[in-house]
Amino acid sequence: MDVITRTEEMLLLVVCRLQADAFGLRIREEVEALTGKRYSVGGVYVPLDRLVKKGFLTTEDGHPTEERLGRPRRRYVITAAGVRVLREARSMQEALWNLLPAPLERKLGLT
Amino acid sequence: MDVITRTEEMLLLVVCRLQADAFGLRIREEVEALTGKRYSVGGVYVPLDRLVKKGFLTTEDGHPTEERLGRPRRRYVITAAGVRVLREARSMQEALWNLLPAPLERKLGLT
DNA sequence: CTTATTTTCTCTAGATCGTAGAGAAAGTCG
DNA sequence: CGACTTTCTCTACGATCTAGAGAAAATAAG
Repeated sequence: MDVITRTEEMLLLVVCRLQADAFGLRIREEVEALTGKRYSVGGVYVPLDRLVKKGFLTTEDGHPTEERLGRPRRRYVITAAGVRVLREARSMQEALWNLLPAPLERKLGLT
Repeated sequence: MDVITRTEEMLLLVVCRLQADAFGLRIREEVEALTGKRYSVGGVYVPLDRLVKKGFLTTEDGHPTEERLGRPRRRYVITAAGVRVLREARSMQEALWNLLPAPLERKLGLT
């Protein structure tokens, strides 16, 4: 049972959401919008490529037929293992928060 | 907006739950039960003490009147800042998963 | 064809966080 | 006091995150 980090979970989910648009710099925009935090270029590619190495993402080179300026894009696509680990992360998260009995949760002003 | 890591979130929640029993080795038991993973002694104390340094936890020395063998226990207690950051972590988590439109979520077999 | 321009990605060094366990510390018991 | 028990301190190493300079790969211009 190998739970991923928060960053990894976020990147996997953003890749799922963006689908055909899931390439590095677009992913960065999404992540910045989501967190309200600035991310450097490496701040996205380094963890993304780690996810590839771990088998949770794969890549496809963009078609040069796109009639677009600049270097071709590299799309990230989630794998079956990636989906599996996302499910695990989510159920882990739920188990975590279910630790707290409801009265305590209210007392702390969580919920 | 300074989001904590998964380990930090887990430790804060376990401390909340254990209340008067929230000392190092007991926390370790709880974390092992929760994750099904083995944790070394340092594997709990290092992140716990980091949380203290960040102001999300404080400590209280255990009473020696406890009539118990061995070195006194050090209790961890969550601070107001700790509760705040837990709330942030949770709402961040929800925002993350709300990225996925429901049809896509079903298609991937998440939920 | 060669050079400029645009867009995206690669690389790697430093900071932060997680993992691991040996041994010190602080009590009680004999 | 010395042995025993329980809990904590310390620190080194590996993994992950952060940051940005510059390379790469395409099209556009001369």
